[in-house]
Amino acid sequence: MVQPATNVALSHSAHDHDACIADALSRADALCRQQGLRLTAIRRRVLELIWANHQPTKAYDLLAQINAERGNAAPPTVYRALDFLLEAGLIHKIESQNAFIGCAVDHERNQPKFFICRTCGRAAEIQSSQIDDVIASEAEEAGFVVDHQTIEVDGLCAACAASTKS
Amino acid sequence: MVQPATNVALSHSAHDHDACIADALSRADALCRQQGLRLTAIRRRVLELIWANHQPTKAYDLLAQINAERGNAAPPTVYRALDFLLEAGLIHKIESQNAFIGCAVDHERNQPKFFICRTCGRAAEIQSSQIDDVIASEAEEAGFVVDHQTIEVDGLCAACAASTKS
DNA sequence: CGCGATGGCGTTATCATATAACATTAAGGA
DNA sequence: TCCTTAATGTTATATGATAACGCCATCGCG
Repeated sequence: MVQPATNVALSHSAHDHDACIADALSRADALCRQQGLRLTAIRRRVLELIWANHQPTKAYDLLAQINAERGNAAPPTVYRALDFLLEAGLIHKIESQNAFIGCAVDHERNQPKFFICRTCGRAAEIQSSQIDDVIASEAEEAGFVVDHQTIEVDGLCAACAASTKS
Repeated sequence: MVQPATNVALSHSAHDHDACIADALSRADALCRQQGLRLTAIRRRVLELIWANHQPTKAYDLLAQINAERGNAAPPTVYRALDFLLEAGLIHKIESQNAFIGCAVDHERNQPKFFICRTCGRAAEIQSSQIDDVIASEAEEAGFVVDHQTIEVDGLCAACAASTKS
């Protein structure tokens, strides 16, 4: 399930992809410096690959990409990096796909949530706190203490819906 | 990861567990009859085991339970039954656990959503349409066409929160 | 500066989750 | 009855994740 290399080129809204990756990395550098975390070479490279793929990316695809450049990584290498990045809040796991994606959002008052397009495969992280509010009030009512949320909405993104419609 | 046999006994709110299973099965029978679906012996047994376990249940645990009684099932046997039951809407998959749980709810106007207790392991399916409404309006705004939702809220259920508090 | 503790990584093995592919059997309609 | 189709059996394998152990780099401390 390696993503075709052309996916980046298929980007719906043209954006400066290199800059977007660089930006994510510099945010990661800053966050780790600030928190006393060590963004080692492998961790940084895994994060970079995730951003470069621009889609939810599977652990074994990352492993293959790492091995293409260094040739000697085993699954724990990648999973440990992923665990670190998850812990640091730099990436999220898309549970419905067993895949990982860079975090694009500030989560001080929001839990991660995604709109995932079944056609182009992109996962857009959305920031609405409305959803969190409603869940919080439902939970309150049930006496349930919320710890973590998994919210993944599958469907068709605007661009893909438009090009399907014709 | 086989669940201990005592879990059923640990049920928070005492309820007639046998009746609850029987009820689920008769609803399944009715639905399949009505829709022209075949609830075969294996499919029915898998559904029954899922209800009997009373918690999100893993495919390989079901396989072990099946094999304990018939001794000759391989993974596809269970996965095919699960696929059928998912398709029919008789069970849901808890993505964050790779586990399956009986559907307790009418989904005409709701997508499945769960409160999952990290202490007792129970997953309560909740029926609020508020959450769906908010997601629908967020999606609308983004031009995203919703197909399916995965909503899993982890935390502490009321009973476990109470007994932890002390 | 050197030393020791800790955390990160390499390596091997294995467990856990899920599906492909093809053979066989059972159910239901013509 | 026979034929078609759907369901199941069976074998093999793909895919996702972790356990366990040893080595080595980094960093705080004397």
